[in-house]
Amino acid sequence: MRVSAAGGAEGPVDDGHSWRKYGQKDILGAKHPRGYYRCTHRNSQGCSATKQVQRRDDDTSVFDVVYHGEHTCRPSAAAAAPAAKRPHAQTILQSLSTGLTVNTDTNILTTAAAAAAAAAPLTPENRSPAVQSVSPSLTSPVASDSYGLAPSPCPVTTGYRDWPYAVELQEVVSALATGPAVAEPAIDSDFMRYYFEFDPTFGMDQASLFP
DNA sequence: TCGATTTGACCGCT
DNA sequence: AGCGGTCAAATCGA
Repeated sequence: MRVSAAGGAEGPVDDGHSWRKYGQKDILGAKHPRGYYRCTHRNSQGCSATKQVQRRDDDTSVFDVVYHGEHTCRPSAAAAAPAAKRPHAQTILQSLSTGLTVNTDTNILTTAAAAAAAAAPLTPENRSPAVQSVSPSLTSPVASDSYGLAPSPCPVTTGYRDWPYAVELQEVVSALATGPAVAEPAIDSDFMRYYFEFDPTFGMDQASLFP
């Protein structure tokens, strides 16, 4: 799956897992090199998750992050901050709702609010504006089977199953979908499954979402 | 001192 | 041959 996250000059925001960089390559046709990361617990816990991070050509403040594999490790206590310490999703939504954009050409849903949850600042100081520049986007299912992943009803969920901030994402999306398109505000624990159970018209009309 | 990053080499695939 | 991905020695830094 792919996540776009703007993180300013520092790079993409922490996604709740600890990563170790193992390579960097200049990619043909890309202005910026691609960084290769694997889970820090690859050896200790046999976690096979990897990710690729590449700064976008058009918007240098945005990084494309491609996750491969699945985390089998337990996120560290430090990486996964206690929920009580994180700002409520509604608060994030309120300040960042204007960041929601939908790219109907590529089927990419970008929501700054979800990103805010992902960034989950631990302190009020870095809550903004750094958080406001964050924006993960979620693509339609990609060819995850080419990476030897176990078959899944919703392949795109793979990278997020153990995401520490999945709950926040869920909250945010619930908050975003306040229209009649959503009948069930409370949904199962799998954010992506929820996302794909949306009314197909959701997110296709940005103006109606944010008049 | 030890884990993380950097960076050129290396490898498999097309 | 060229490209994307990974390895690993050198280097960095807390």
